Amino acid sequence: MVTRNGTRVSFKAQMLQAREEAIIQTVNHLLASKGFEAMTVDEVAADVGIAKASLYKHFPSKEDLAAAAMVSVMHRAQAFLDSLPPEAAPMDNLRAAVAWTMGLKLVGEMPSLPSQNSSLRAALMSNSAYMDGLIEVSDKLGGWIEAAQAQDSLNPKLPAIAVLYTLYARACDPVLEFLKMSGLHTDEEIVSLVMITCFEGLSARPT
Amino acid sequence: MVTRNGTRVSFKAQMLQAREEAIIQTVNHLLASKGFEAMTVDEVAADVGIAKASLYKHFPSKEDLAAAAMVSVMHRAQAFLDSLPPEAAPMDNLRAAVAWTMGLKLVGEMPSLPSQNSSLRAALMSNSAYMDGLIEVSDKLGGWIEAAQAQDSLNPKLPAIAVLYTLYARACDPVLEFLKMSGLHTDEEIVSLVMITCFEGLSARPT
DNA sequence: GTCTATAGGAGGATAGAC
DNA sequence: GTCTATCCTCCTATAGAC
Repeated sequence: MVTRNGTRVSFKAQMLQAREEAIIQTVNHLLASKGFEAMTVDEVAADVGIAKASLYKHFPSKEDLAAAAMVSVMHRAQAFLDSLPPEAAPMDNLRAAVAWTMGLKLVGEMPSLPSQNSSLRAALMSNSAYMDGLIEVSDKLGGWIEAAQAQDSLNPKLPAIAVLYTLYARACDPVLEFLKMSGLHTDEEIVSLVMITCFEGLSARPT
Repeated sequence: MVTRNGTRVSFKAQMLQAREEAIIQTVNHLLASKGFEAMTVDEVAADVGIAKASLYKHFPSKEDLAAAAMVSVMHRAQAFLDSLPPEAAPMDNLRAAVAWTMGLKLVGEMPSLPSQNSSLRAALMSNSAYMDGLIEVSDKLGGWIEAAQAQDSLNPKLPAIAVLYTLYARACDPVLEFLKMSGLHTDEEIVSLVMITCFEGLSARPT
């Protein structure tokens, strides 16, 4: 709807977008802390500070709510990967990607998507914004993986797809939470430990 | 209740135990395939072939049902670890433990316990059979970890607790499922790939 | 101990006023 | 677009007969 006062419309649109971003951030934290199934829409509404019915004016279902949060994180991931210097060593970029994921987990902003079959998975698979992001991220990581294997900094015997899955799996690695719960290490130490076990493995390496 | 016919009581007790084991096995598979939240008691009853109310005569709640399955798996794990030769190299025992876990996952018998807070976690924490098993397994693995580090076959710079958590995390590693879904590898190859990434890491090692 | 039938409650989604 | 109040489905758990 166009009115004579364009500013007013723009302002309203901004308010709307700001509210939706607040909703997405709340959903993001809830998804990270308790997961999709345990998160209730009542809870989201309470945390955002609006009525449940108002939520449903913005997002048609709980799945769409969660999908919006997942897309938001996916876009942040894409932005981070795009910010990495193109001339950097592919192995360094892969390490940076894992470290970024760990950082997101430590601040409670990495939504844990259910690896088991769930209504959320179906919603994500038919969400083109999410799938496009996922494919772009996978292509970028896949390129670095093959480049790193070509220059023998990444184990060339591993299928690239297995490496990719292993990297993705860091996003739902429970080791981080366990180590944080133990309270024995700083966040930096935890990231370092997970990075070492991921890239160097558990076995001792000849010095 | 003691009757004159001891055989009859024993037979009834055996039937009871057999039924409970059937229930536990069903719960085990359901926990592995869909997780605690998604599993419904109706479903369990239907798969076992008895009425839901009968289930509740055996187990007082859904949490107890799942806990019984978890205890069962824990006992199988203890039995496997006990079967390993005491004179074997500690590193070999650790590898065997991880391989055993992978095998259980591949046949769909590794229940996925929610890493997030859930009513099941509380039930398990106050289940002494489960906790005792967990502590005994952790002690055994912990001993092997320290021994392997002492003889420099396991990276001595890693805290033992971080290694232990990393091993436990293999039980809910989604890489296995992803690789299996891709259909590109046999079960043996998948186990091999996960073992390599776990113990050798992603980085290339000098030959 | 097994069944059928149902209570009880949580949670996703909607109606309708403003 | 926001609210209050409500619907409706699903699921855990139990009552009560046999």
